[in-house]
Amino acid sequence: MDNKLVLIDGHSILNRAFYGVPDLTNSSGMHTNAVYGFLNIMFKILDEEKPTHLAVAFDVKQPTFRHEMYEQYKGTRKAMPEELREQVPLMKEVLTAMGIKIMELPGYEADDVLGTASKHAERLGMNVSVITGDRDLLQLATEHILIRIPKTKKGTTEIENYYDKDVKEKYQVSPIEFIDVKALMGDTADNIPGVPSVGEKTATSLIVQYHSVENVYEHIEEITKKKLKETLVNHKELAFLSKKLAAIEIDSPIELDLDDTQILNLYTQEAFELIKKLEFKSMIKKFVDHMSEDTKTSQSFEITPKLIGDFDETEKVFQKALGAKSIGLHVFGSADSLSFQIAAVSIAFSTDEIYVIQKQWFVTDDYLQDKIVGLLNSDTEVCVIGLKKILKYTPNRDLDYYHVFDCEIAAYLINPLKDTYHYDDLARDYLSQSVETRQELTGRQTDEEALEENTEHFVKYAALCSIIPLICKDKLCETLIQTKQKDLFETIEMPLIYSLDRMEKEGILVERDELTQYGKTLGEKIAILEKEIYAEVGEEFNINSPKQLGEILFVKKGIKGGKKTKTGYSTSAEVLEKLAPDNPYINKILEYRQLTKLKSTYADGLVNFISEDGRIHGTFNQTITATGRISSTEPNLQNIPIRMEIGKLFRKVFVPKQGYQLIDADYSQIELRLLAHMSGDENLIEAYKMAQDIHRITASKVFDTPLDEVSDEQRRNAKAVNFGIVYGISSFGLSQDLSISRKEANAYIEQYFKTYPGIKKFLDDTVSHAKENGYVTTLFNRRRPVPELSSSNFMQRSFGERIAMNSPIQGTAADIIKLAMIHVDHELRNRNLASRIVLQVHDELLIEAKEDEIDEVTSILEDKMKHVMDLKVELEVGMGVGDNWLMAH
DNA sequence: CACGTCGCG
DNA sequence: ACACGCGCGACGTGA
Repeated sequence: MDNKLVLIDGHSILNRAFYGVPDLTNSSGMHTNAVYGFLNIMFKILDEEKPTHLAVAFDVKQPTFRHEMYEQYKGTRKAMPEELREQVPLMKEVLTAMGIKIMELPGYEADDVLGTASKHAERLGMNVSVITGDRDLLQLATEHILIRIPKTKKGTTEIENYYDKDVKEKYQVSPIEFIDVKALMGDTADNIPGVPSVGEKTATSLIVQYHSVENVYEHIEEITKKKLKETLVNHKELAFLSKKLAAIEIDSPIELDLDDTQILNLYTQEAFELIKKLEFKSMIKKFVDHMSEDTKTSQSFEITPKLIGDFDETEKVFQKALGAKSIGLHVFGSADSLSFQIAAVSIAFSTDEIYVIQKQWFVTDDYLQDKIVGLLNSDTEVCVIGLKKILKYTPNRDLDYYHVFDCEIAAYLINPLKDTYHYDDLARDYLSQSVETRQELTGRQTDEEALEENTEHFVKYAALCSIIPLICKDKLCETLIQTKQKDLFETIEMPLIYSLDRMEKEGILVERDELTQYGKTLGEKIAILEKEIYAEVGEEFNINSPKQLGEILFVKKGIKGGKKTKTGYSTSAEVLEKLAPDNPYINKILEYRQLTKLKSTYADGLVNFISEDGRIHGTFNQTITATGRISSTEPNLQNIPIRMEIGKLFRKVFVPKQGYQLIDADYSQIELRLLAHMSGDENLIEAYKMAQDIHRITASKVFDTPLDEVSDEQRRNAKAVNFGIVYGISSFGLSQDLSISRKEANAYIEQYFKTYPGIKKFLDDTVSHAKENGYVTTLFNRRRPVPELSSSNFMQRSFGERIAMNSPIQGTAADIIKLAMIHVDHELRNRNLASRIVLQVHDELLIEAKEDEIDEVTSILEDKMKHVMDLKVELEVGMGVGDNWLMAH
């Protein structure tokens, strides 16, 4: 049989997807999770089955025939949440765009349409799959009609499959008899009354014996249970009505022209545009991969970039740029800490005048670098996307913020939740234009390759990179002003780009040999542990595979206390530690974990990033985090071990160069201090004024114990509560942290709020402000939207509340250290000192300080970090000097 | 490519 | 009855 039809129960699957996929919204706030989940399920089925025909059935809004029949039983159907309702038309739009047949029949439910269509197709000799979340449809199963019920089990979708024999196996009755079981037992969700007090068990056994409702009544006298017999007799009418309700129609008058449902091209331009609008990243990729070259090209605004490389012409363009009010700029090529190579420079004056300048002949790297630096220092406003990348082409040139507008940074401030701010994102969000992405134009080619081999597309891509920032700038600027973030943009984020760039170029010196040696030592220890573990477990397996480890521990060894996680047993340290007392080798597994982590991530991992200058030049990203923090990648220098003895050693390989020392300066409890300031809570402020151990004071107040009698445990608990408050407290979270009951945790929290009533008020106010406005802000007006707050899902909403409580604090701390970094960086250079910032770790700065500058640098750090702004409590800075990072900290 | 795990603030 | 601490990035596994 060649033809295969897949039928999807539209509302049912959309509904499943809605509850199975966490709340997603695109940047314009449209809820998209159900559509996303639906498409995922659909693509999965299509991949798996490769059907020739496809259709989706929906109910029609108006009351249906079967509905009217049981009007009197209505009322149990739950109202559809608004977030889901708005996705229904969207879903249909997407399906239509993909050329997928939507079947709806006024007066009939989707069930009936599916029933009729599947039987019809079966008669024509097709195999049919019906995708639904509704078990009622099992009555349709036959040898050729497969009923498939996707289950979103903790994240992954598994599909239950039922042919007629499977129904019989699981429910003891045939699909046809399934209707009769349903009729007797009823179904509140489906408004089928059934016979009162007859449940699944009774109904099934009756039908197993008699095969149909009719036959049950023909043999009613044989029923021995008096009560049951009586009920059945009394509700005979109800039973037959229920059967009518339970039976799906298989001959509704739908016109099923199979040609309509044939799958042609799902990956249409129209669908692509929609998917882009919905911002389904993984599907955009799917589309790009599927769409053939000629259909890819979408309508975009007209540009006619000019490729030049002639020296005189190039010179003229740069001259003109220096005289222009605003230009768009982008630089292409490759750059690392050692050298750079420019392939081309793109300059936009207007949509009608864009130049792509190719490096060649007299237009050299050095020439272009000079010109770029000149522009960045000029009175011309230079609009770019991603300034820090451009600065990589200007090594050894000390630049500072002047007349530059980085659209990426602006767009990040406007909505920090997005994951990319490429030109196509900006065009879509701020110009409502759909432009071809880099992927579409040049694929995975490097700038050099694309320019060489794919010139026409490269020029277009390059032009977009300069024209889009130029024309986005006004809109972005306006939005920054509207959201009161212009100051933040100008005084913190833009200057910060230069400081981060300098820090990246500076890099940090790492002792390669030490690191390698440590890696070797770890390797030896790991090998020993590995053998010991195999011996004690009695089997060789991959200890690094949670799957295999879980299998060994919880199945083979039969240890109790397993479960958790969507894919199997949890083997997290938290779980394993609980098992350790009874199973000594568990400790070895934990140690093995720890050591392999250290070896792979830090020993082997870091060595790979050491450049020829012996230093690591990581990347500090400014547009990743939701709260305003900086993040660190390739490698991540913000998670070098410190807490555990064994890991600490890695800090020893971070060293100063000859004649220098490392100075480490970190804010002490900056978030809690900010909470004191922002909430204005008199008691917490007072506590800080005592300039004592804040956790001890809190313990003393919360547990009503004299300060010097506070026990270690009390202090520890108070500390945990302090942390918890900053994270957006929940009794559950705190109870986990302290291994106490939820009740006790709750008591702590209440006591805490009694002690610091201002904090409770502040947190409550913050959450209600967030619910009203949809976002929270920091002291510097940095903004974070919290779409989770409008979710109808309790968990999502609670998450939103914790975000609302935490983000202003974490974000303000981020603002402050960013400002401190800028000030320290400027001061060091203004005083012509040789010392430089080399790392930032959220509340900590690491400076490589020249030995004879140490005192001066220390006082600069202290001064600049403390006095970023006036707060109701002092900011305290802890400082240390040493000849490695561990000693300095 | 997603997931589990774990390193940091 | 039950979800659950906030913010990141890298690694190994396994589909």
